[in-house]
Amino acid sequence: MPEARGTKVRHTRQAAAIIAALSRMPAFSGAGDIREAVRLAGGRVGLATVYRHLRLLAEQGRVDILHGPHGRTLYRLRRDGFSHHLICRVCGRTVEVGGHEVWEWGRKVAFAEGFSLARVTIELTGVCPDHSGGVRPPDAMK
Amino acid sequence: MPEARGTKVRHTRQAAAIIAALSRMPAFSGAGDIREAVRLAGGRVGLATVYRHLRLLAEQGRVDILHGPHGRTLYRLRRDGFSHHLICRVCGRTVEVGGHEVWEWGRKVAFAEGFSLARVTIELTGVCPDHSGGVRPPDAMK
DNA sequence: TTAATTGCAAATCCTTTGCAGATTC
DNA sequence: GAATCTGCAAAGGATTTGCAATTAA
Repeated sequence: MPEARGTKVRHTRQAAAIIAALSRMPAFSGAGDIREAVRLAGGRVGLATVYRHLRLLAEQGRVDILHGPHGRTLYRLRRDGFSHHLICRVCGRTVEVGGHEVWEWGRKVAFAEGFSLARVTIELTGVCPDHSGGVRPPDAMK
Repeated sequence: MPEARGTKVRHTRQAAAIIAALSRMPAFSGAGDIREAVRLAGGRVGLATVYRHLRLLAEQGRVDILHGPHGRTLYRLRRDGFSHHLICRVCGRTVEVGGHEVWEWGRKVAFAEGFSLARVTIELTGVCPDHSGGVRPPDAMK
């Protein structure tokens, strides 16, 4: 298993397929979806293998992780720069937004508490234009 | 069960105990911890009941939810104002930080995409002063 | 009384692990 | 050939649900 590092890393068909699938998926996706993407591309991978590689990629900082509702963990290949996301609570549509200013803010705040800053995770939840006509959650305008 | 609204709401010992426990817990806590807090206070609640009330409170906007690692969902009574948290990745210590500036930033960004903004969730992950001498994660200084 | 709420246990879902067999170097 | 992967199935852990018993109003 691609777990403990400090050992040789082999180049396997599965690892390549998983990374290829990730590179074709612009949004954060769950392990099951990634496995499905590999299948659609004509490949085959066990779910356990998908998880093992995702964990490895995360440890290497090659993918970003997002904890979603219902205990789901979502993954996406890491991109350059800072980017956070704006999620529509009605349809789930996700839009990437920049975050330089927030990173600066975060660093200032962390330093004020004596912390070093490693990562900033932001989720902006709202309602997208396509659904703002529908039912609005109680705190939408708060 | 306190599920479907549109029916009478009863004032039960369990509901009161859960809210009382939450009010004594300053940090985000999991359902199990909340149940334990009720026990320590001399009460008794089934885990399912804790979950049912937490969901209800969340729907009413009376508690804030945070999705943690390992599929855990954490809850905390909603507080006034904006506040986000700074978490030490070594010891888990959490410090609340203000967020007015970020809220403004978020609203600006959301509006630019045509979204209404309902909530901003921010996690600043770093290493607290008590542990900055120890092993530093690879991306800590990034 | 009677409709809402509870608690238990069973059922789900996502993720991790154990292990024998398949693979890469 | 030998150490590293894979895949399957079983294990784990969190949350939800079915349902009979309990309780507030």
